[in-house]
Amino acid sequence: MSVTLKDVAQAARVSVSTASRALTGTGLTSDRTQQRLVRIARELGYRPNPIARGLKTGQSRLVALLVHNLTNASFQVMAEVVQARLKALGYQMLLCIGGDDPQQESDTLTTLVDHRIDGLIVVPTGKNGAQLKTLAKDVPIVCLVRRDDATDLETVLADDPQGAYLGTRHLIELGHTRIGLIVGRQDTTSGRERLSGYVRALREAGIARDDTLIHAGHYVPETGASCCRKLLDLSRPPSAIFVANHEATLGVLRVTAERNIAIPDDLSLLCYEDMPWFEWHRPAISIVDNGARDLANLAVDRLLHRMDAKGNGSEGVREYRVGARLIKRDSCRQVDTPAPARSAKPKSSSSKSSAAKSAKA
Amino acid sequence: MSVTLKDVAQAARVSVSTASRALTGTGLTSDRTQQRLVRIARELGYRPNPIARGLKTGQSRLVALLVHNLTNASFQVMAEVVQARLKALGYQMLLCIGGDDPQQESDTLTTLVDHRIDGLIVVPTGKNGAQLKTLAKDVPIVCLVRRDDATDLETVLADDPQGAYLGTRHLIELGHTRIGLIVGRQDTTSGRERLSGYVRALREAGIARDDTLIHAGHYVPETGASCCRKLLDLSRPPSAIFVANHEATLGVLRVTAERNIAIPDDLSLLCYEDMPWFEWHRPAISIVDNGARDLANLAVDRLLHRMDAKGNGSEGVREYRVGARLIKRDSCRQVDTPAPARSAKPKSSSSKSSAAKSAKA
DNA sequence: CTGTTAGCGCGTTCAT
DNA sequence: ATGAACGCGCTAACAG
Repeated sequence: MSVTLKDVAQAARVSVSTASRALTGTGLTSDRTQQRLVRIARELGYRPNPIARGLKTGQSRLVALLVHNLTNASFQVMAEVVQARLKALGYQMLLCIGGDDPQQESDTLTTLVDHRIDGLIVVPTGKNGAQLKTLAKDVPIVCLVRRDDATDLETVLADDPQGAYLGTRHLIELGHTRIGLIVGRQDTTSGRERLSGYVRALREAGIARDDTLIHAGHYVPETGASCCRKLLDLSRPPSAIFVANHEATLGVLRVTAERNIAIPDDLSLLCYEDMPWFEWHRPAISIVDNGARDLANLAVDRLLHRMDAKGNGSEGVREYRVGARLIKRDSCRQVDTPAPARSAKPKSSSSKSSAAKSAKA
Repeated sequence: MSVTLKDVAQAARVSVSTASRALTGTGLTSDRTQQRLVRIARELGYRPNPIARGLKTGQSRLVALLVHNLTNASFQVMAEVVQARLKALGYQMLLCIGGDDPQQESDTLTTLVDHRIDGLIVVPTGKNGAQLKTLAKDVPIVCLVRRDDATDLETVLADDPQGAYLGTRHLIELGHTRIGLIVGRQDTTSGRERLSGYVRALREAGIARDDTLIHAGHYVPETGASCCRKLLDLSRPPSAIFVANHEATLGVLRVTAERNIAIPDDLSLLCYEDMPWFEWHRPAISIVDNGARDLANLAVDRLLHRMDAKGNGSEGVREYRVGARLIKRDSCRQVDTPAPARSAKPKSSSSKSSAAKSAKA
């Protein structure tokens, strides 16, 4: 069916071992036979069998990427980046979808090590720390986007505290003082950190934290919808909403559409993580970009590093941050600051703001 | 490091082969030892090594899915479906991204067979027919969404002729007579078929085909933008645009936004293939659904079938169609038919319906 | 029903 | 520098 090393050896009238050495380039062969074998192998269309090689070497040229889903735009670009990077190095990517479900994650992990993957980039649920820790002894692992607190694995994180801070500050600078926050579950790294960034920006601006403006929930559109409704139903609703829970964005958009709320005229909207259509949407949606591409690239870098330095356990930096950045588009507008209510906390009753036309640039 | 079959055999005081038979369940062992071995294996935490097994059996429990990208929403759901289905059967999905690039596709294909994949579902570029044909001798292959005309591989297609027909007819029924079409490359199955469906609907309605209204192009947003501009710049621009090139949709939306064209008031818009945000968009975008989920499921079914019936070459049906369906939302509106310019086939002249407010249901 | 033997394709000792 | 022999972990022939 397919030509084996033996075939090449026979054609070249050498032993399999010489053929092996010549083709793997261990340098223990004369240049002449080396080149001859390479040529013959190519002529015969020889392709080394990764299975057989793997059985011997314990490697598979397979690297796994385990993410929660493919709907999340960040995971999409990460998958594409990882696949491209790895392919260039002769690895095949094994993309797995864990659904943010601990059980599924656990199952997948065992399957993966069964297949003797050479490396793993994982967005952990956080519930399988023990298992991950064990696996890490056998195979290089890099955590991405989320940290698993039960482990001390090398981790590549977005700079969520900064991102949320930047976004919130942006809204504050536009004059908003009541800023709704819809954020992810507080048992996840990003959920907590984005909240903290939001709080910090508020505190710096001397704005009192109002917990009725803060909603945390699961990573689904429905979260966005229900939280958004709650915010809008407040006696004093926010003038801006910061949707720092990526998947909740759709729900928020639905509710604002349902209620005929004009963005940004009636409500400013800032989202976290880009989606391809955000910039084509009308109005184009301003975002805090988490740098998915950079995150993936860095994760690959770190993984390759650990795969090279095989055997090395723990040493040096174990956590990296990829900076976030604010991308202003058209979904946030300047509002009248009724009065520089900065002193202690005597907000001036924001009577009413006639019409601050959308300041587009 | 990990416990092998030998370890289990020793612990049970039997030979490796007995252990193998007992655990693989070939039934050639006494029930007693069978169960005993299963128990011992579990106690020891034995996990069979797929690499070693693969070397022997020539199988890998790996099934590849090769798509063009992950941005296309259809490919996303296909990937998720395929992964879920396969995992349930003990296979691992090897997701590969070919970028609709023949060279990349070719490279990936060879890598995949190197890894001795047990099956392949591929969205072919159409330029590697010969290679696919060769590979098909070694591994079951099912083509998805696109046909590779150079092969006679089993193929699961969307019913694009019907989908395009349904969509076009919908617009016609709403009173549109000048319907712009932005469609995919004519060297692809779907590109051609969608055009044909559009043409058929027009013909049935007795509307003359106007080639200035028809644009075909590559699967990128830019295509949508430039084609959309051309359509709008026509002396007699269309009252509706059917974007039957999925990835071009974003470009169309941008242009309409740039030009401040209200949808559906100024222009009706119908798109092909759903995206998660279409229904949250404002207005919610009507679409022709290609049934990505069904397509993927059927492809998996067919692949599994061929993987079971190993050795069987060609027999029976080789092409399947998954029906398309129209999903009406809010981006298409009824228009006044200015005058029954219908001579040829005098359908009932529905002279005018002054203001048929967007028929929302 | 079980144990022995052989070999999948390759890398890596040993010798030479 | 090269060849012979061994074994990775497992399954599938063959005997018994």
